[in-house]
Amino acid sequence: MTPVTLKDIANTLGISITTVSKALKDYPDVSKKTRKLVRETAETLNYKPNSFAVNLRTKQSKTIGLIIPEIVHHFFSNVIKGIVAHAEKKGYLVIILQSNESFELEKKQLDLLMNNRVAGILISLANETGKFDHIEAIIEQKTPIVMFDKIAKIINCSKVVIDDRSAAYNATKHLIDIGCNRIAHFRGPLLPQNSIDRFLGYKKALIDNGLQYDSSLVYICDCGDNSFEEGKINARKLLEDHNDVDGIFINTDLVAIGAITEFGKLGVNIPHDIKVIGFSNWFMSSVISPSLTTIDQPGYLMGKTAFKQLFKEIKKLKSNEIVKPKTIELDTALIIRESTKTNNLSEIK
Amino acid sequence: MTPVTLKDIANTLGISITTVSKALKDYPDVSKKTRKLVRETAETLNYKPNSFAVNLRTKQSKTIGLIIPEIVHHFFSNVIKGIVAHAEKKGYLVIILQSNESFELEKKQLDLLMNNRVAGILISLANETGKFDHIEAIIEQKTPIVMFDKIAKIINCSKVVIDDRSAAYNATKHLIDIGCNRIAHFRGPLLPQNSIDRFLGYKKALIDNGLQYDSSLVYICDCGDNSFEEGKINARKLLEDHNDVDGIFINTDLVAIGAITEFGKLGVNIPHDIKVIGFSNWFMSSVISPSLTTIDQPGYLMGKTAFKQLFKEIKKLKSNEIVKPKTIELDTALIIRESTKTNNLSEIK
DNA sequence: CTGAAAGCGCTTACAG
DNA sequence: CTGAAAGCGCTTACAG
Repeated sequence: MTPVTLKDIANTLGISITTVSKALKDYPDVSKKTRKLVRETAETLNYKPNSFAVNLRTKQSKTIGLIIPEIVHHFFSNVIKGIVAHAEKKGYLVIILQSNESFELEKKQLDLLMNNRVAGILISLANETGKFDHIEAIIEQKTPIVMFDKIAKIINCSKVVIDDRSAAYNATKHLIDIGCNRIAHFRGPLLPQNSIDRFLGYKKALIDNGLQYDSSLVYICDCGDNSFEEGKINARKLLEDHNDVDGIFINTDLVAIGAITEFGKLGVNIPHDIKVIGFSNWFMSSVISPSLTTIDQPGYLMGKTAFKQLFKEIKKLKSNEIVKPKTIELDTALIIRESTKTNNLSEIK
Repeated sequence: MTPVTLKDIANTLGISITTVSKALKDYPDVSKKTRKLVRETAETLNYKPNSFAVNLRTKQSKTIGLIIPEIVHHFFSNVIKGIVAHAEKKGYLVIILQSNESFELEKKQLDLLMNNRVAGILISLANETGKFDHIEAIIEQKTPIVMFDKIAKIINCSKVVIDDRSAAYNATKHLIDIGCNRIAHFRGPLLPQNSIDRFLGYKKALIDNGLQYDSSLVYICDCGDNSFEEGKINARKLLEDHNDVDGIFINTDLVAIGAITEFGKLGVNIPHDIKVIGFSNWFMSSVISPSLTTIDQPGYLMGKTAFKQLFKEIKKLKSNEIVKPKTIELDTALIIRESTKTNNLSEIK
């Protein structure tokens, strides 16, 4: 009934616990015969090492922590999937916490993970996070941490990102190429680096291509739970404020889908009246009508890459090697769909 | 640099480790003065109990395991969110594993969780799972386990479900009520209880309402990674096999969305030619065109309820109370949208 | 090649 | 009210 321990194996074989332990770990200083015997007995008795004892003794566990702003989210759930799958391959388990875009929760959760002495941490920052002392504290305590997607530039740790600025540039450039010359932007919140970068990419594309940057064409979204609603609200506002807009670059697909839905209700024809491009390539974007042109962001790959980097750092830490933070940039792709289609070839520059 | 231990607090105060431990746990046999002193010192030194030691000593951890068929999934990701949020409130962490609908993986992962001595397990079975020895084994080892959504009837543990049969009955009945009398069904795989129940509900609704059950109108979907594609494929097959179908009840929204997409391509007008109803109420279903009538399935609530039940069982186990398995049924709701709209009032029975 | 011993950091029954 | 001691189940430096 009670779990089998090393002692049980030692007793049934009449040898010492030490030898049993060594035999199971294939120490070379145990005779082949003993090793075999121990293995077999362990098998028969269905021995499973007590991870609590192993962790206490070795001062490390094979568990990592993951803090993510939102689980019900096409991009982030793909990241989670990538992390969990690759962690499992390396024998690591993943504890998942959701910050709900809250700075306070994020801090608490980081504490929770540290108190549970995870081997490493993967994090995508909350929208609210503008101070980074809590992250610095992790680094000082020598726990490996890798940031992905929503990162803080000034923190000296490994990061897995896309080039948000140039992706946004390309998105905006696409609108310009198909003839838009009054392009609005629904941007993300003020703090996250990726919404800043996407905004800057948008702005640069306008300027580089001889269009005027007009700050009144930039609308802010929180991109929290109500992204879809925000898309609708901003779409309505935009129509009230500006009747000359012919293109919009939107910070994230869910907001874009809200906007397209609202435009549909208001009788605005997408793409004829206004061309819309989103960001992230949610599955949904390919099945709505009109389907949404967007920037594909590799969620699964980002999760996989972030875990692999963390794994390397955990191993290096164990062997006392120096860890040099690394920033890995993944590729994005422009996915052209109906929301930016143009039938009028003369419209194209 | 190294973490603060009870010993460190004891040393700085010149008292015993025993007293420190007791003081921190508010044992009544420690003087108020000592208790206060210890608390303050712990605070100052930033003491965090070593969870490995606590776990080893108390033989239990505050971590539970969750095995889910698919993370990138509107319904399941809502379940995860509900579980994680409520676990955190009770001080529990959640290890998440994804079975990918594979029986072998599910078995391995259950082992992994048991070897990590989680306090309890939440599981939704893989489509492939038809034998349940691995679940029985958990129950024999007295680890609390709660199944949700995809459950096994014959296993004697707590379950959180919806009434799939009557929900499917209602869905089919809705099609009948609006005038369909040749109704197809895209069912889920053969093994999962919920796809069996949904099929049975469909069949019963037909028979109860004087329609003939025709097995050639039932198409099977795997409902794995390619659900959307399966919807497309089966939609095409259906049109080839039967040109008289006027309604379809589809096992899950993603498949239904695939079908609607394909029908659109093939020039079949939904809802005019064929009325379609899905199951689960994915967010996507409300934004596609035509929007999809479906059965709302409360994912977040299911996660919350499953965790709460597990939590109760963990507590009971600790205090040696008897745990009586309980099946909790959550409500569903019919959400009527465009895919079953009828303009012709005379069509309604 | 084998094993006695120390120790990881806690908790708790027991003695005083 | 306080504390010495045992022990949870491992790992590993060390002795033989």
